[in-house]
Amino acid sequence: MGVFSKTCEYAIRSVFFIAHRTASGNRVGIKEIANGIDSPEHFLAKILQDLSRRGIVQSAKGPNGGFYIDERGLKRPLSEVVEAVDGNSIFTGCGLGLAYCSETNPCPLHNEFKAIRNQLKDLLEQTTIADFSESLNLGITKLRK
Amino acid sequence: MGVFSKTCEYAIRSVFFIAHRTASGNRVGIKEIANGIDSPEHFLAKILQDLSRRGIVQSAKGPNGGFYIDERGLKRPLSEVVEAVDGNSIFTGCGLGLAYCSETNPCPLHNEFKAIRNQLKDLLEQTTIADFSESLNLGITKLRK
DNA sequence: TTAATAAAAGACTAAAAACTCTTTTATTTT
DNA sequence: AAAATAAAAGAGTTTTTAGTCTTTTATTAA
Repeated sequence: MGVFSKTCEYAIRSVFFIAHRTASGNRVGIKEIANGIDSPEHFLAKILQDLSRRGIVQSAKGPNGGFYIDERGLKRPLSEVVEAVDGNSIFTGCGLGLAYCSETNPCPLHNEFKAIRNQLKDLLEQTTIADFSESLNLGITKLRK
Repeated sequence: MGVFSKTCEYAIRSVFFIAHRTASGNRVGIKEIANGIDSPEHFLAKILQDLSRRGIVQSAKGPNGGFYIDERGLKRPLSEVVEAVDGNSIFTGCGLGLAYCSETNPCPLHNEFKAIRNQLKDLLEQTTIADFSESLNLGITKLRK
């Protein structure tokens, strides 16, 4: 079990891939994205439909159609993708799954967990999609082997 | 979706509860544990059977039977409970679920994630079950509201 | 204006995780 | 030895997550 759901992993990977491939105004099709990030095509289609409805990615039908990300989208923090798919429990939930865990009623892991969770939150909130795709552009990071 | 599976959350909570309740050599039954940590009784029974087989908790059948944790168990780091239930992917896996992500083939989140993951690893490896149950004994932390 | 293209939508199936119920086995107390 | 107790084991069901397949709708280019 990862930190993110499989759906969210595919969402993040596809957003990076699309950003990386469509920087100069072009579009990329679902087949190419699915192949590029190693995900099931039709499952990814569902995910991108949702991200498209939420305005996180843009899409166009027909010949020369495909997915792309506009300027505003590129400036969004990665946290918005994560929240759109997995909700915000990863940023706020108790490590032991206790509904009533809080500052005044903390579980045994509360403070230690909060510190770690906040770092994840900061990372995802303070880094934009463009920031991450830059390291892909530079060839420093990869989405496949 | 939490950092741990539901099964693992119950496992951790029950281990803390048992440690807290059996410090002075006594035992605690499944009903009381399930009630004390707010988990489904029969589901928890399965989990504790497994932890018992792995030697993380001890059990005794019959009247005055129940679960307890011996001295060696109390000194175990919490990471052993987590690994027994969820495996070690939480300590080693890629944040984006990429099988081939590594130092030499990093994903866009690799370094940032590694730092956060290592903190979680350190926390779980460096704190024993006894350490955590102490804050329960002192009434500083709680497993229920 | 028709054919081709590509995403959107809908209706599924498969697998995993979470949870329940019943029976069996071991232990202790009377 | 019998009755009571409590965990172990087995065999399920339910729910959620992941993944597939088919049809529809929108767009573009010939």
